[in-house]
Amino acid sequence: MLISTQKNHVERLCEIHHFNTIFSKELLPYVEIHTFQKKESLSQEGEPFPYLYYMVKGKAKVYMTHKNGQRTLVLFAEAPCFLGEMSLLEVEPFAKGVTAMEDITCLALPLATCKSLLLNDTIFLRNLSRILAEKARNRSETLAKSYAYPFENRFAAFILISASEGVYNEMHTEVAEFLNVSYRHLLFTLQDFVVKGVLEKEGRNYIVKNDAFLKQLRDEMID
Amino acid sequence: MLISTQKNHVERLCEIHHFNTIFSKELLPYVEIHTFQKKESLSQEGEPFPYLYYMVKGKAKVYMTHKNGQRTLVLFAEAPCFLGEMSLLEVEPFAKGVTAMEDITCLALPLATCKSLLLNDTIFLRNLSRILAEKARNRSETLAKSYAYPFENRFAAFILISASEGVYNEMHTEVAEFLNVSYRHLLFTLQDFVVKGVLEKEGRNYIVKNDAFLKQLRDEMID
DNA sequence: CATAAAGTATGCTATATCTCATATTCTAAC
DNA sequence: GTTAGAATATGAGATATAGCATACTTTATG
Repeated sequence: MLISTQKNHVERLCEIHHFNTIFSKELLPYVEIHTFQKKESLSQEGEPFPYLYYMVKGKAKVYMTHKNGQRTLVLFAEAPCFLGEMSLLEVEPFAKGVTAMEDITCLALPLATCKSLLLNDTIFLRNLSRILAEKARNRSETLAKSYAYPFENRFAAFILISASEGVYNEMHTEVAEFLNVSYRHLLFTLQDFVVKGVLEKEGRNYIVKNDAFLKQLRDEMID
Repeated sequence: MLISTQKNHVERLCEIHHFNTIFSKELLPYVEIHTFQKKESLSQEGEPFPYLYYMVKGKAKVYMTHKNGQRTLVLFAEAPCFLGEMSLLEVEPFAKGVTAMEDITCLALPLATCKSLLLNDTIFLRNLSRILAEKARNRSETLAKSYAYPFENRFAAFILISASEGVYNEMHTEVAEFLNVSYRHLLFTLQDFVVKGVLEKEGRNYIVKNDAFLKQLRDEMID
């Protein structure tokens, strides 16, 4: 993890990503730039999260751990998006675990100095509301729709989103839980992809050989 | 539909439902009380919706119509909740169709006079954000979890929420679509409930005979 | 290093759910 | 009122997915 507060750097990035349409100007002086490398952790689970992040580049996995100690993949966060809104709004006191899937760049606002500014910034709050409203709408709609299709389709979509540089190597147990399918059936479908030449197994990894095939399965669902 | 702007009435209701924790005081003078009877329409689909409603009592069904003219049940709205946030935030320009399932009472803020007050009211925006955040979180979580259970469970939950005074009489075609299950399978499960004596068919209606049974099926899912 | 726990892998059976076919009401439009 | 289009109803066969058993690997832990 790398923090930059260089005025130059900060201002350029804020410009590019239209900071002023998302936050009021008063917040600009507090912005830091946090960058993370692939596989790095953005937050430790269970600990309070002292920033509001606006992720402008990259992709991350968000995890949650249950009472029994089991860890579950909760969602994929893709730029541009917020991270840490939940604890800012005090919907969830503790952070979920977040891991970078690719190199990530965030505009970071330290809550220590910005919390009350944020909670009184109508530009920000309007944006947040709009984003959350869209999320709530999309999320359940897409999820519901996707369940009308066989697992093959959902899995194809998942492989596309989680593979990086043509290589899929998620843990089967975790994915099965995330996609609400039995481990057995996931393996079965995976095998089927291999037989069809869509994926190729190489040690622990699966190489995507027929991208188009997966995309077609995904797009069938989306409308 | 009945509109009241009697100061008495408005103030009493606002007091009871903690208006001041949800909106700033400046909005108080604009509040109207709108009441609807069971089966009445709160909004015509496709038309702009000129109010923000805060529903303090009752339950409603929200519908959407697709390009092809098919109408779909989208969600159940239960007090306390907002109606019309989407068009306020301009996420969706036109209203969905909303039908009262029971008698409904709403605090209504006319957008003509209140729109910009609302969009600059940090108390309101904070609340809206929090509610939407919780919705986004819950919705997908519950939905996902529920799909891990057989249809019987989801259906039981649906019957409980949609029945009024112990009578279930939704259209099977519509429900099948809403619950993402085939019409055939829905009928099959319904029949099964009848055979088990949980429901009793009476003309077009189904009388709930064994509430506890349905509740148990529902609660199995919820955790 | 040894052992336990977790992940991977595969086969078989059971079941939830879908698809299609077909008949019978109901409802709305002319 | 007649007729077309929905909605209801039921049956039989197909398939997607779950469940269980079992074996082998990898990873963590003492």
